[in-house]
Amino acid sequence: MRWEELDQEPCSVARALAVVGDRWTLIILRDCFLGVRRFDQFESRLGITRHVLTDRLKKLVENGVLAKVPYQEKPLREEYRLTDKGRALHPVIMALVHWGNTYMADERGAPLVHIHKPCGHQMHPVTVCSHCREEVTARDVRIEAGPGWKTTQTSPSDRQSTNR
Amino acid sequence: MRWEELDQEPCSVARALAVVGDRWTLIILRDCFLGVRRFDQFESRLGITRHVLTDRLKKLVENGVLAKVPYQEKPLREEYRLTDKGRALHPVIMALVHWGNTYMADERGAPLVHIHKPCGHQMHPVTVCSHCREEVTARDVRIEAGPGWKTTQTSPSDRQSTNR
DNA sequence: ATAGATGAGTTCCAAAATAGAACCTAAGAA
DNA sequence: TTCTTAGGTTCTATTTTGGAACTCATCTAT
Repeated sequence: MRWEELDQEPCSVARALAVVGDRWTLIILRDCFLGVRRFDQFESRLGITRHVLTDRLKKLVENGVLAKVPYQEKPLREEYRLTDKGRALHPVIMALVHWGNTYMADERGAPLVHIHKPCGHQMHPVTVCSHCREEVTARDVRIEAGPGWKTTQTSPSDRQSTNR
Repeated sequence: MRWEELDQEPCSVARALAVVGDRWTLIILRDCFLGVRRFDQFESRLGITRHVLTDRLKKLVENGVLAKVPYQEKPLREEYRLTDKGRALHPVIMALVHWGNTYMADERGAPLVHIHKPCGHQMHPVTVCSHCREEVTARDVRIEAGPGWKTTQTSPSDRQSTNR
């Protein structure tokens, strides 16, 4: 399968990854959440080549994750800002930061910490059920085919009981 | 910067992505959470080439995300199972599924839905603060340098106010 | 007026990664 | 004896990256 065909897949992970799933895109988005907006800031912070950065930013704009907003004219200069769709990726980034902090930190501890402004405390993200508000673990969740699952292929519940 | 140097970065996202951030790895992990364990199952479900699948599985094992467990001898056959470290990526996958369901679904609706077994309801993941248990949005969170941040570079709070 | 500097790219080539197919090996089945 | 299965490895052709240099319009300093 070619990467570009991935967004045809009837799986939300595949579709999401078709947009954000390559080597650089999530790091670019991390920087967006840190307030970075301009081409040369991304370039100098990331150590990414200009060619690839151009391409990734363009794709993020095409997919509505970032928007190009002019911040001056003569000459026209534009910066990249998160859209609502882009900001909705924040839980993904937070979850990655937390996982990295937990499992990939060196002896000095976490390089980045999250502060929850409303309560003022250092925090890490906790995932809870939207219905009962109980904390969710991998074993508590069953994945089922939803309305958008193609009927021409095996449903996920046709397979073994999910996880473990 | 080469991809392999990324795990040296003092950023948990970068370190996390050094392990799970390439085109195929998160899709492999999605299948792990669906109960897939064997080489040929991954291959036929994913449309990935065997060469790349071998490489990704090996890296996931090296990084302690998956473990090779023999399920028969003569001939030796091994399957790949999530470790605790791997299962800890579940919030990342759930967040990606939810984002994909919300923003990338077609007119028929979500291809995958989550059921929270303890309460029995369809759910989506909600991220709350580990301290006050209030729901967290991107604007509620400030990112600060933690103990593991290298002092030789600019701290994230030296920059503009985070997000927005 | 001329010579940089800035911001945001584009172009070019070499190196690395990927897709697709064929081949390998050990054991068991027909 | 040949076929099938599980889990790879090897090969070549195509894509994607990395790295460096070039472009272009506008400011700024000399």
